[in-house]
Amino acid sequence: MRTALWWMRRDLRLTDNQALAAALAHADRVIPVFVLDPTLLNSPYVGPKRVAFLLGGLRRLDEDLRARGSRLVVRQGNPRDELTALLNECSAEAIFTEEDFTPYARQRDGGVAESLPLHLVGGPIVHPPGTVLKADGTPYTVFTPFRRRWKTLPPPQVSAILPAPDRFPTPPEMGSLPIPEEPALPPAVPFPPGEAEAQRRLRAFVDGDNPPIHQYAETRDRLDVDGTSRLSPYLHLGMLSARQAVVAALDAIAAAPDAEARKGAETWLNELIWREFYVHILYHFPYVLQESFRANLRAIAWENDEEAFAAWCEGRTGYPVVDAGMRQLAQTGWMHNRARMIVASFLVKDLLIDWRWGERYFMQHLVDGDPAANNGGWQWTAGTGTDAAPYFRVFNPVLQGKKFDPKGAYVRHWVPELARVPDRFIHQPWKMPLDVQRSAGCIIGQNYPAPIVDHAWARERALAAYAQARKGG
DNA sequence: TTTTGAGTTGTTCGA
DNA sequence: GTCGAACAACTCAAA
Repeated sequence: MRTALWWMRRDLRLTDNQALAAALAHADRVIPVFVLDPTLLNSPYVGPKRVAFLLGGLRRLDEDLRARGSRLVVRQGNPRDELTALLNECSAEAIFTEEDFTPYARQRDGGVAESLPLHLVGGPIVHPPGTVLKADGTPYTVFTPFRRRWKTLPPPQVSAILPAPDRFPTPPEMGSLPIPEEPALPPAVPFPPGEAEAQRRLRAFVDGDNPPIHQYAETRDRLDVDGTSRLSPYLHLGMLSARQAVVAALDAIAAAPDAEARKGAETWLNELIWREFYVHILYHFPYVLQESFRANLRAIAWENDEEAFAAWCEGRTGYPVVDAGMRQLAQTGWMHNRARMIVASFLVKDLLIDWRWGERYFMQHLVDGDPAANNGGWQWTAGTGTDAAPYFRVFNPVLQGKKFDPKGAYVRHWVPELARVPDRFIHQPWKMPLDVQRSAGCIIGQNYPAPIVDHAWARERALAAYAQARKGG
């Protein structure tokens, strides 16, 4: 009898799991394994919301496995040691796992592969690093040509999507730690873990007569509209395969009834390709986790004011759309992408705080927190990254609010002390005359803070600081 | 090697 | 209110 370990990390699903399929093809007995890795779980870049999502995902997966005559084997510790022990316990001859391209994952897997029969199969993106390269064999650092090249590669086919196996041949015999209890969470976290929920969300987003993906090009930017798929946490932990998401996007493009629908589906596919782009960037330029991608912007004279940072974290900057975004993040573990750009621009440009502070805070709170995508997004906003925002692009939080939350519904929801502020003041409540403040039940400086910085002044300060850094660098 | 066109997501100013 | 131009200079990708 041949035995194989199926080692999961960021692929908590049975559907379209290439590592699982390879293990089942190889062996008569497949042991599903998850190793709780203290290095990851205790990292300052991980917080309780994402941990809870992970543990809940393990619980769902264990249920799904038990329904198929197997179960999850959980261990805790250094993966190499735990896998070595497991391999001996069940005399397995191979370990199948999905590849992961972060610097830590590569180092970890390299160490495992030195002494154990590790097989890397499939991965968290459709086209892995090394397969999307310029003619001279070097990686792209600009998105648009990357995307063009990406699209010339053979697209995944519906027929390639692997169904979840019906049965596991033989259950594991060895012991397992219990799955730890999830940390307590704010009641508003809207992400039930598990692949069933991921599949439901994908279908709700792309199926039916007039699915959200058809309007995505327009609605994705609206803070006050549920226009996005909200699939990012599921993609991050592989409760949904990237391949299945891309197939769904390509299907939606092919079947689009009109130009708007096609544009919506194209736009969503683009977002998936962005996700792949940043995985490639982190793979080829791992130093971006520590440093600016661009060497000429490493010398910005950050203010790094601790109090201003705390105000930003807690959503009390006095700029409603910024505070709404930060409170949405703290309460739900997710933030609308438009809001992510607005709050990031505010931290980096208005407060002149090092983008790495914001990057870390996001990682601590985001259920979808992904090192590659999060770092890419922050470096883009800071203007320090590949294909970054031009230096002069400083978001104006008032204009962004008016444009993407015209009636202030998003702000009112997340910043309830502003609920009764009239529409025309909702994004600049400090301009309310005192009698309007009284009738709105919102006295500025008392019920809601005055702006902690003047935007016009801060914009000039940021432009000057960037110009200085470029000159010095 | 040289040249050329282009580069996610914006704001401000002046007409 | 709307519109177009300016905002630097640079780097990248490909012909």
